[in-house]
Amino acid sequence: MCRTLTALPVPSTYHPEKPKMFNNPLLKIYRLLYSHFGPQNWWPAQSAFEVIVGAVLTQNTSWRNVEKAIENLKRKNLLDPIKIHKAKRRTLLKLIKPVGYYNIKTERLKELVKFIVEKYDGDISLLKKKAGEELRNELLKVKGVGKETADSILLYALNKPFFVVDGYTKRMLARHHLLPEGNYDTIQEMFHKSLPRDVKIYNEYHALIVRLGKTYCQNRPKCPDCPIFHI
DNA sequence: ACCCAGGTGGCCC
DNA sequence: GGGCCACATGGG
Repeated sequence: MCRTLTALPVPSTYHPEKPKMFNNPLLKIYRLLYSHFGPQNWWPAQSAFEVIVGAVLTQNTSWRNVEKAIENLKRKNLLDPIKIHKAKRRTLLKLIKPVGYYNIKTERLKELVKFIVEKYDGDISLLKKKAGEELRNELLKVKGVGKETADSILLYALNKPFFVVDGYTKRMLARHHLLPEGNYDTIQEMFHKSLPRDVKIYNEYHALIVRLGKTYCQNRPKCPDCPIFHI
């Protein structure tokens, strides 16, 4: 396990010899996970807008169920900001039913596409041009878009370097005594300070943490066969 | 029959 | 600011 520590997508602009990069457990964990699992190829979607829709639908919901809902929307040719904006709520509700919470998620989807259509003319490429911090604040004002959903959209739909913190992340950190006091922002900051500000790395790292959480340690605080047991 | 899933907002203190 | 709660389908 974890021998190929050099064959990693760490850009040349990154200087691990900097003093603050010594004793960097988050970087170490990333290398172990990447060595163990390899690239995860996230986010599974054919367009940026599909990522955005998926980010809302997957809230506290298994990805398997989200796939069904996305497939239903595609089948009705509705995977488009303008079309969802115009669509009737009961039409959307019926199609996204497999994800659960379909009443609130219909509302959340409507709110988000309303934001995209009214502020950005329904044009995702305009979203990509916006500065990350500014856009993050705008997204957080949309009802139903919390920090994790906002960061998922920024990172996986718009390729902006914002680390996504989720339940798996907190659990992993807690089990290795790395969970800081404080909220989402504190944890995200820790990742931002420990890693190069790089979309590719944030993309892989979050996906790897989810993979780890799904694969190992579901019911045990610690398991010796976990790829990051020794850190 | 439980428990969990790629969270969030509302309410209360 | 944190602690609870509802929201709901599908799979183990």
